[in-house]
Amino acid sequence: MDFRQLYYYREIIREASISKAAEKLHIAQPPLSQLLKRLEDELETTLIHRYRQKWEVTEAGRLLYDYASQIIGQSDQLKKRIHELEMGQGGTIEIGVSSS
Amino acid sequence: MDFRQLYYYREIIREASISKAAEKLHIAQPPLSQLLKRLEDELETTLIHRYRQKWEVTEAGRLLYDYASQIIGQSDQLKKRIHELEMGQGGTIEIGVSSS
DNA sequence: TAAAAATACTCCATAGGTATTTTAT
DNA sequence: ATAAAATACCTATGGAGTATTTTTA
Repeated sequence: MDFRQLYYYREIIREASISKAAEKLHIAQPPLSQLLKRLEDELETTLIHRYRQKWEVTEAGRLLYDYASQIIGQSDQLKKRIHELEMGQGGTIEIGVSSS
Repeated sequence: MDFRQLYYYREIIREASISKAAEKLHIAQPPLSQLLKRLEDELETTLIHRYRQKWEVTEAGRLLYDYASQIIGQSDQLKKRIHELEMGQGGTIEIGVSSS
């Protein structure tokens, strides 16, 4: 699992389509199909039902989407914070995760 | 920036040494030096002062370490949660980030 | 039957390797 | 003098491409 996968996966869910996501991401459709497949293999789960039934995101798929959004948001924030440091600005940020 | 980079970077900081980190990660030292350099290039910052002065983590370096730990922790949690789903167990988790 | 996804390849970028030099203690 | 880090170069895995064949709506 890496950022690229999360980023691409998030787009697939948002567009509810591999083809449309590929277009938005400016890559071809086949690599994106492969990425989704590899992601499912790695996580040993089904993220999206798309064979012999309606295109539907599974519970695991929804969970991954939430985490992906979270993680991508944090990495964006990190880049922003480092950039601010370079610019000589202060400012503080709290990062935290609570689980139950 | 990707998970591999964050994971390797975290080990460099923890070991306070590229060589020792490389050993722990079971990879050679040169690729790890290159990874650190690329990370600094990508983020356009210095993470560790290591030329003509004491080996010292910069403010940006510390920030990256904190985020890296955070993000790696979240991805571990994600895998755990998905695995639990597969096992048919319930359970809930809260994920959240607060910034100021 | 048209559009979306999967499969089958091809190519190239880069992660990681070895050998070596440079720097710092 | 010795250990750590940087530099140079090589190789091989996998990310992304094109062409094509299933699918399903």
